[in-house]
Amino acid sequence: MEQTVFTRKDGTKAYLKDGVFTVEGDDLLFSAYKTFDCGQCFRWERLPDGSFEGVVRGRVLSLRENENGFSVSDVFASCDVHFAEFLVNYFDLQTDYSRCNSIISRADAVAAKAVDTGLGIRLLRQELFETVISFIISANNNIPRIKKCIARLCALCGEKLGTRYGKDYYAFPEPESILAFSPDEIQELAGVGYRAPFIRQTASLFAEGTYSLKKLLDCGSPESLKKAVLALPGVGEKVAGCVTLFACLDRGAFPVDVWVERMCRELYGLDGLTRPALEKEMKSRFGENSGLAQQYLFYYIRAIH
DNA sequence: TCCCAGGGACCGT
DNA sequence: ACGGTCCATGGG
Repeated sequence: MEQTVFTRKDGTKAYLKDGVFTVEGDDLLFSAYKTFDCGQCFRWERLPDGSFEGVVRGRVLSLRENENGFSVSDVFASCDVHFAEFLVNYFDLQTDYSRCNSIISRADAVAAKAVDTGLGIRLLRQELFETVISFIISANNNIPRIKKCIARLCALCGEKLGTRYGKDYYAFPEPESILAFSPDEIQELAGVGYRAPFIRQTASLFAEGTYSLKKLLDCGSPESLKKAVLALPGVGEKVAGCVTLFACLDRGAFPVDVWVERMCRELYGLDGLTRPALEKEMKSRFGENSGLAQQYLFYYIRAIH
C-alpha cells in the first residue's frame, strides 16, 4: 500500500511503499552523481552496481535512480513517514529548480553553461554540526582526503549503526563523543593533522550549548549569522560560507576557494581581486540564488580541468 | 623533492 | 585592512 508524502501540479510525487521512499517526476532535475560529487557532502559514495550509499542523520541509506526518479531505503530499517518527510527536506524537493536555473542562466553566458553542465545538482539541507566539522577538516585539504578523514573520525567516535557484507557503518559523532578523545588522539587516529584542536574546541562549544542550530537560526540577518559562525575555531571566511550554505542557514552565501578563484579568473576574467571582492561581485550577479550558482560554477570549473 | 588540496591562525606592518 | 608564514597529511 502506498502512502503519499507529497504531490505537485507538475506531476512530481513522493511516496512511501513497503518502507521505501520514492520520488517520481517527468522533470525532476535530480542527478545523484552530481549532487553527491559536487563537494557539498562527503559521506555518499557510488557503489559498483551504480547505486549510492550514504550515512545521513544516523541512518545508512541506499539510493537508486530509475527512469523518472529515485528511491531511497534505510539499509538497516524500514523508512517511516517521519523520515520520508525528513528526506523531502534533505533533498530540497520543495524548491523549484527549473525556476532557479532559469534565473541563474539569465545572469550571463558562463552561468548558463555551468547550469547546463551541472543540471541535476541539488543543494542538500545538511545537519549543522556535521557540516561545521566536515568543513573545518576541508581547510587546505583535498576532497578524497577530506572523505577519508571524516570516515576515520566517524569510525573513531561515531555510533556504530550496523555491519553489512563485512563493512561497518558509523554515524557522524555527537559533539560529546568527540570530546572523549584528546586532540593528540584525534590527530593521530583520524589523521586530521593540525585541525584536531579546532575540531575538539568546536565540538566543545556545541556540547556546552554555546552554539546550536536554534541559536544560529535566531541570528536574524545573514551578516550576524556569518559573524557567529566565523567565531568558531578553525572557521574562516570560506568555511563559514560553506557552513551557512550547506547547513541551509543562508542560501545566498557564495564561498570562495581556490577553485572558485580559478573559475572567476579563467571564466569571468576577474584577475587580481581578493576573495571578499570576488564574493561581493558574484553575489551582485546572482542575489538570493548565489549559493546554487556557486555550486554549478564549482562543478563546472572542476569538470573542465 | 616540491607542489597542491573547497584555508585559517597568528604575527607583523 | 593588508601580507607573510606556518601549520599535518597524502597524492601527483
